[in-house]
Amino acid sequence: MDTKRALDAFSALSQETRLRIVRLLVTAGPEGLPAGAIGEAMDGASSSRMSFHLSHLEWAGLVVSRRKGRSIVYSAALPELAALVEFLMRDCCQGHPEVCRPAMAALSSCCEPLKGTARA
Amino acid sequence: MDTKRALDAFSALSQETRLRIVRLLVTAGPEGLPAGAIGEAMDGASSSRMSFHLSHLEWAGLVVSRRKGRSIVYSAALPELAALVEFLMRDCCQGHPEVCRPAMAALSSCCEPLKGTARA
DNA sequence: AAATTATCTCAATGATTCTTGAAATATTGA
DNA sequence: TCAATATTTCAAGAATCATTGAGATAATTT
Repeated sequence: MDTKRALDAFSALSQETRLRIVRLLVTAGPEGLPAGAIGEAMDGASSSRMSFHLSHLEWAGLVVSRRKGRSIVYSAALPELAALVEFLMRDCCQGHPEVCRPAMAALSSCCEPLKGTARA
Repeated sequence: MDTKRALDAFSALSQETRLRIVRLLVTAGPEGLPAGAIGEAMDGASSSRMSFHLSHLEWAGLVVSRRKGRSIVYSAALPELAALVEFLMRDCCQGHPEVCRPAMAALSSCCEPLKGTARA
């Protein structure tokens, strides 16, 4: 992750429809959702609007797409999101690990612990 | 964290100078840095430009400021950054915890493990 | 092959945002 | 109080971005 890619990612996430799409796909998991279903979830946004935002998200690397029949199925690019988090929070403590621990606790509540018994 | 606050935060992070400021302050730790020092680190950006971006970041909740003598010292708002990460990644797995584990590993390399022996 | 479904592309419009430079405010030291 | 330092405020101009609607492309069904 370099600064330019991070800027593209944050810019993509700074628009309401796109942020909602990413969060929808994050919860949808690896199976993803077809563009039409995503559009319906966005209060019935027009197809050109959805295409614009989905293309923008894919260009920014935050989602990936594959064709399935006549639909195009989108899913979240979790490794890219993880890299973005890491870019933003790298070296966040500088001798004060307690101050950035809440961010880690947040992810612990989402993911399983990496190993052993770690828990928020 | 609600959608509007998250949008304000991502929008603030989607500008190069502001992203660099946040990352500088994240690594600087709780002591923070005076506005002038931050400006020098930004290739000597003009004071009005620094003020614009620092105000924007503070309005977005990503940094906090305090006056110290004639300087104003800024520092990263780690709990807000943590809340942003959590908002973005909430419910990221839906039965597939392995796909979002990289994000957690990223934070583990920054923070100390929450408890015990968890490690990336 | 024609009709249908699903999505994308393009151009124009309106809205938002960043930078610059000048002037104002706040704090400190002589 | 006067001068110097540190930062903020304001207005104007340039650049970027989102939405809309019409039309194009792609895959499927009859």
